[in-house]
Amino acid sequence: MRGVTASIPSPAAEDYALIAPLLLDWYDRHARTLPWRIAPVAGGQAAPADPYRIWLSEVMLQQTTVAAVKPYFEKFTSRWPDVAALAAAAEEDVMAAWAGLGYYSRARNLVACARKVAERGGFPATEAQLRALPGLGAYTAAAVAAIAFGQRAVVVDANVERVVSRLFAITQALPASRKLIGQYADRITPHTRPGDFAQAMMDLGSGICTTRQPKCLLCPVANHCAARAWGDPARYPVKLPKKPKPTRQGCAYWIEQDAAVWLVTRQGKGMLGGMRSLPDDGWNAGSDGSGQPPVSGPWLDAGLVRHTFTHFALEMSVLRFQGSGPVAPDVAGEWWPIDRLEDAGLPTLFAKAATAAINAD
DNA sequence: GAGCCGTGGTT
DNA sequence: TAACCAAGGCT
Repeated sequence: MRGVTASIPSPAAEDYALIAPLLLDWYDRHARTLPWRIAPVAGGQAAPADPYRIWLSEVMLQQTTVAAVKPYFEKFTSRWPDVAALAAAAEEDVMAAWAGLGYYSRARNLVACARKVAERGGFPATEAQLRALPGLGAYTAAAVAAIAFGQRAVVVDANVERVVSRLFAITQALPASRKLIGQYADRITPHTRPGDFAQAMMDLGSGICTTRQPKCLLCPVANHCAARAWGDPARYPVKLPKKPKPTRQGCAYWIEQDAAVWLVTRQGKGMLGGMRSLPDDGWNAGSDGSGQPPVSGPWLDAGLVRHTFTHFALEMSVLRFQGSGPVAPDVAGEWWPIDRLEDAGLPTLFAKAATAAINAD
């Protein structure tokens, strides 16, 4: 195995050490104010980072924008102020509170992680121990170790991938370039203020070194950027073309009785697992047509809901039960009062479907 | 490595 | 507006 040094070309070694001080100085002047960042205390002494809040924010921020996370972070920290409170929560309450944020395995893992952490009396302080907790992969373990515990860890998210790809003009395409990006990120990560450095890189990627039209004139490390020196920094990081998404069709069923609607809870770890939803047909119509309605009709077509998931698009017809007399759906579920439907924690797809059903004639 | 897993904002 | 993409993890 060839050494790391031999696989990394040009920029002079002394240049690596210049990046962090410039970035930290910029961060001291331009850091975003975010709910999970430490507010300076009046006495001039910074409050210690709360690992619970750092962990919670990092999990919420996985593949999710800051703007989307903020209200959820406020809701969660108000309702469950510390890890012990979250560990004691009913899982279905946490799932419902997570509704709308997406990637629901995060919420399942959040509860599992909170319970393990509460059991051992607090968060572990090393990257390796954090990495062993459910829902903490390479990125989140490194981020929590650096930000909450001041450990030197190499924090690489999509922002860092973009910044590093440009700083060193990496021509290899993602995701194969991740190994090389990690090596460069390691070289520029300082031993002092590693948490601030990680957040500085992410703030830079979010606000300056953006995917399209990067603001190089405002960048504190523009003079060290190989992509800028060569022109056209926006061509980095190089990415492989994406596969097209198929479109699936399906139905959801709105069954209403006595001002309540029949909701099911989706089982397993798959799509929307653990979340309440309307009964549906499995969205395989057009391929095997296997889904059967939970009640025999008649049904009113309440409209078509279009929703795009990560790897497919869905066109889902909403069918509203039109029969009279007592109804007994043949799928497990619960009658949910329609005037409290917001509390059910429906994922966005089914929230759309509910709106369509309620508004239908 | 590659597929699966949500959603809303931006361009 | 359609496409792209975001503080990724798990299998």
